[in-house]
Amino acid sequence: MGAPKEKPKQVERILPALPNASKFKVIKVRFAPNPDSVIHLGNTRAALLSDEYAKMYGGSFVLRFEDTSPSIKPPQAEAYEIIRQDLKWLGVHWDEEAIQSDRLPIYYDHARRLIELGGAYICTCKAEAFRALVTQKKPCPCRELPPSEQLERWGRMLSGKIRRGGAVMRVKTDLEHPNPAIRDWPAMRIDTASHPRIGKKYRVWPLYNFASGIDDHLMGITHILRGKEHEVNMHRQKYMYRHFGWDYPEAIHYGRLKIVGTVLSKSKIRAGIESGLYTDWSDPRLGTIAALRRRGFVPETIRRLILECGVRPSEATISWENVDAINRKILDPLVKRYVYIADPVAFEIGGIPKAFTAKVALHPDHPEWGAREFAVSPESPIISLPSGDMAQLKKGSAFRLMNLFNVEVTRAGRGRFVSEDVADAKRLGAHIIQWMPQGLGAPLNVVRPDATAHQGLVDPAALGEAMPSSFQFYRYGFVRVYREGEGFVGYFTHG
RNA sequence: GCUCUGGUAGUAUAGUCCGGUCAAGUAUACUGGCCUCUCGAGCCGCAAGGCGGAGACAGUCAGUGACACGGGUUCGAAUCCCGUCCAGAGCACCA
Repeated sequence: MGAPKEKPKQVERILPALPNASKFKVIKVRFAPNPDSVIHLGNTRAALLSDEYAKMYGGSFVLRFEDTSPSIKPPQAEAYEIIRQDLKWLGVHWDEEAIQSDRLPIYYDHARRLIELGGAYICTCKAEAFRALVTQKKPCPCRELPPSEQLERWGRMLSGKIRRGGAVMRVKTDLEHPNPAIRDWPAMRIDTASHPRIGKKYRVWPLYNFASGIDDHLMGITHILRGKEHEVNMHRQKYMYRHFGWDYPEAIHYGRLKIVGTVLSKSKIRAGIESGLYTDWSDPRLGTIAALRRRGFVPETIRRLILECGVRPSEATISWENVDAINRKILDPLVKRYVYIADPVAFEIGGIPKAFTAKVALHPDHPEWGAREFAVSPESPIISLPSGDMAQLKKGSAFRLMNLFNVEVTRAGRGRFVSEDVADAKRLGAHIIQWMPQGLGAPLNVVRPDATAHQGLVDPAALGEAMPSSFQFYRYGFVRVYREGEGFVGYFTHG
């Protein structure tokens, strides 16, 4: 039968149950990127895991842009929409969206309340002076001032009477806490830089722990999934929650994700783009979603990969081998196969006894997709071969032209017909090489994962497909082809 | 240096909370068998078809390969305890 064999259903990886899930009527998760650049494989983890859990529990998903630092890691105006598009492409569904730079009044309101509760104070100490005190578990003089004085200082921060760097709001914690990084952490500071969305409307901005902590409570987040670099932030925020009398959400901190030989650092990516090392965010050497998409990885591959890594707190170093294997399995049955000759060289065959036609199937498992026919005859004996294969072939050695006949090399660029039987090729230990009649191929450059490119010739029928499209080029690998201006360009996905 | 986490095959992950069913499961990688498909000398057959040779992707079956080290508790430890080593995260008026 032509019907595909009954494949065993891909066993869906089951994520471990969320802690204390039954405590909540509805599970609510969030993904909170900083729109200072696009998202990459590492960032995707929080998004995909949260999405998966939301679906698993019939819960709700909040997308929250955390853009409260106008001067350090400044938000990029275009990043918001690119992130939305990347998430959509990944199949992440969100029910609510929020942008923190729209919520400053909410943070101001909670800052004032926290001061009134005696849970926070305005500190005018120099950063170094404060650090010196706090490492000795000593309070700074500002800490003991009464709330009325604190509110007065807060007002001066907002009105501009205190200059940038002159004061900061701190949340009171246990000064005896063994980890000095947790003691009386900063929650609000003055930042007068212009914000790409709202300009200079505000001069006082919340720090991460304040904005994120307030929002998680206000939005009713039940479970937070984030990297373990946020582990101490949880401990910091818990002090604030205690002041307000709130319960802290369940938090899961997973380890960092690395991928061998690929840059997954936003700051390095940005620096590389600015210096011209990388062309843009979708440079094939990068681990951004944009780059993976351009190279021809499918969203399902990314999701399976992230799910496979789960939520372990230890660092994981993924190898491309595994990523490629997942993607190959998905792509192989779906994409057409064509002949592509990388770095072609001409080769003339003598002694061809008659006209031959080689049939090359578009997919061996789908004969109904059809086949391509290539002709070689005594009258047109010149073909194109990949130079990489040609270089291996010395005078006197034999090889087989895929689906055609066997050839012996007589001298560089020339050979002669030997036989038609594939068994001969085997007996001679001859490689089977893909080829194309000279003059048939259309030029197609394929950008490799290291950003170098192969110049080559592709079966023009491939370029007649709807673009962009993924193919498997015989003996070359999977390539995603795009229309670019008047021509086409390919990106190598994997072998 | 200080504060936290962790260490299961080359890589990733399950098992660790509640010790035995874990001489450790899964995926990937590698090796071998089978097989679809493709190309196909020859053989059998009136024919349909069958046998047979070769090889790539996928499929399938089998094999290779790991509980960081040392001690302790226990009838029994990957799982509990202690120590050592190693790795990661944090120690910003970043997120």
